[in-house]
Amino acid sequence: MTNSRLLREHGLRVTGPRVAVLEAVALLPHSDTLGVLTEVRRSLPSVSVQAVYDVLHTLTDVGLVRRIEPAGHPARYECRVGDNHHHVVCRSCGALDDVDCATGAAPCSEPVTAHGFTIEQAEVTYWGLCPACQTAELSPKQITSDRRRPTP
Amino acid sequence: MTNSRLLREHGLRVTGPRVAVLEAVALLPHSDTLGVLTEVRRSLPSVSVQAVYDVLHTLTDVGLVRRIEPAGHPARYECRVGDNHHHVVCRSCGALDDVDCATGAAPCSEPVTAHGFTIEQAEVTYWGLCPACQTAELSPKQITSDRRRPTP
DNA sequence: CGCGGTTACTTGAACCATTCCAGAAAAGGT
DNA sequence: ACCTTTTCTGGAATGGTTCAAGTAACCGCG
Repeated sequence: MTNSRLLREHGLRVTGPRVAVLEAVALLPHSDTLGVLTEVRRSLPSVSVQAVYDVLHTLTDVGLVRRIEPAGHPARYECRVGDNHHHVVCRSCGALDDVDCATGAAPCSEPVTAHGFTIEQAEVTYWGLCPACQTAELSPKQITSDRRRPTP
Repeated sequence: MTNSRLLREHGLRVTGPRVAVLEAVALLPHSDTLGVLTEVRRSLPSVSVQAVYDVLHTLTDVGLVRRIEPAGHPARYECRVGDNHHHVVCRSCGALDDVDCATGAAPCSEPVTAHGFTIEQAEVTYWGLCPACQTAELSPKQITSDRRRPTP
């Protein structure tokens, strides 16, 4: 298994939960902790919630997975690391997808100093509407998973 | 008071807590809800926590204040709205400051579509170290408010 | 091939920012 | 000044995440 090698190369012990979490994040990109937990339990039914939290934290620390924390939503994880890509978040349903930097290779992550801060990385989050919620906004009759009040 | 006019112009009733919250956010930019609450109670000691949450929510909805939600930190508020500026967050202490877009006027908010999403706005967050934490990292002896374990 | 030390996982509980709820108070148009 | 609507208060609950203590597992070493 190549995931075992990945773990070892990053100085981590190879354990069942870690391998399973890596597989789950690869299989379901942009899923949250509960989603990872559910997927992990298909192969390891006895893993605890905290194990998944801990593993995801560890994998994030060593750079094997990347944590995405959109405002107002629980944290999500992806295994596409190393490249400088960003994310679109649907402001209605929270759906998330990858976006390559619009203005070229990596202008957004250009190191700039401001107010004495040393800047290590730039994170760009686009907010908008996913295809499904666009059609839902056009026909506001059927309100499915909308948390705003209907127009009177 | 010009804040009363601001509220009315945005279709909101003028109330003590609302005016006080507006003043507090103007006085202490980038402060979190508890900070706003503390400042508000200097003039209105009886305001409830929920009133401040509700007022900040309302003011954010009408665009009088802007909510900033850095990953891993409670929400913060500022009254600098309408211009397209971004933020630096210290990854060590969470200090926050304004940053004008590095690559020009508004290239980061250029409308782009990706995966069928309609993009309404772009949010750029720079992560780095504030001046205080830079010196703290250089002399790791004195660990003050660091949540990471000290090197063994 | 098995021992030992270190590291990870389990269980259970606590945390904190935020939200929900119902009732009391206040704002402002008529 | 009244009355309706909106907002504020007080108390409780929520949900994602983290803390703490004990048990189990990994893996280098002999």
